[in-house]
Amino acid sequence: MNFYEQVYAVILQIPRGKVSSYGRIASMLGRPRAARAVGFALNALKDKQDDPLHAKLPWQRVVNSKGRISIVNREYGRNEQAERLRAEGVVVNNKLQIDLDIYLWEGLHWMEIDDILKVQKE
DNA sequence: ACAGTGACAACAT
DNA sequence: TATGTTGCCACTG
Repeated sequence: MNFYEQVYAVILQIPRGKVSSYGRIASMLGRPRAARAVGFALNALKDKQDDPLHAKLPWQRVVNSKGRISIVNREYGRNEQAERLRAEGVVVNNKLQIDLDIYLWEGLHWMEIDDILKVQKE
């Protein structure tokens, strides 16, 4: 199981209506400085439109450390991410910013991470 | 083996 | 606020 798959496994745990950040996800996986790699993992996903994971993964729930949408316009853009979030009740203001005091997901502890990665392995 | 590439983050202007 | 700089790191060819 490579790092990307671990990233996807964590993102699948983010509850509807909550968000997390690239850096926090990296930290959960024991790599507090691998934020860029997390972004890269999501970027790689856009090349796999056919992969069922692409449809299943709530990629819209990952924003930057300031609570702002980082994605630039590509296949889908900032607006699509904002719309997807609003559709699940997250307030995104006109600056594409989200109030982390309200919507930030607490995340998982290392023991829970351990379980998730174990399940994925099977 | 190695250099290039980002949907980052923290800090300095 | 808004840019710019620097450090980062997994993956790729």
